[in-house]
Amino acid sequence: MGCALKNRLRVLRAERDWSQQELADRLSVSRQSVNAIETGRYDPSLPLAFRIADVFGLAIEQVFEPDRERQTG
Amino acid sequence: MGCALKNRLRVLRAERDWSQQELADRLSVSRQSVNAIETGRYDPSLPLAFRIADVFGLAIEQVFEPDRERQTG
DNA sequence: GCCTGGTGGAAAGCGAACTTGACACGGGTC
DNA sequence: GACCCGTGTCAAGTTCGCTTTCCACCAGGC
Repeated sequence: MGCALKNRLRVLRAERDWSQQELADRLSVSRQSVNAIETGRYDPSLPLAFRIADVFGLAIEQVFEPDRERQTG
Repeated sequence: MGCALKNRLRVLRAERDWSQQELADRLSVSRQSVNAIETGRYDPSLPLAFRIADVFGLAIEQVFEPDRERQTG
């Protein structure tokens, strides 16, 4: 697994009562991508991270945060 | 070209008088990666974007910004 | 003129991000 | 039981991030 970041996607999505499909549509990505990011299979690209922060009306740092448990340095 | 974001890497690096190699070393990536990002060949990954913001002591939004010229929205 | 060192740039390969398509599970409606 | 919705996961394919490798430019020593 290659995820270096933790994210609050699932919580933020639940707060707005959006399905994965609804969020995916707002982000212009596939539902599988949203699912994969939520379940920690990979981190989004930076452009997608900007879109994610945008649809939630937050800063990127408020959605994603470095997971120091995983950073080997 | 697929860059959806503009970045201020070159300016920020110049302000600190760092070479591409110096910055690459601080980021734990190759010098070519720094060069490619600076010259707009691609956007960094989100984890790398966090590191970049960190070494400059800035928020991601202060280093990268959506390039609305390219976003067909 | 020639070699060396330090900077910036570009092509090829590998793995990760993202896509479409399919299948499985649980809950609600009929 | 059959159908729809939301979710989780796998397979296969394409594009992009990053590394490795190689090239060009400029300055200094001999």
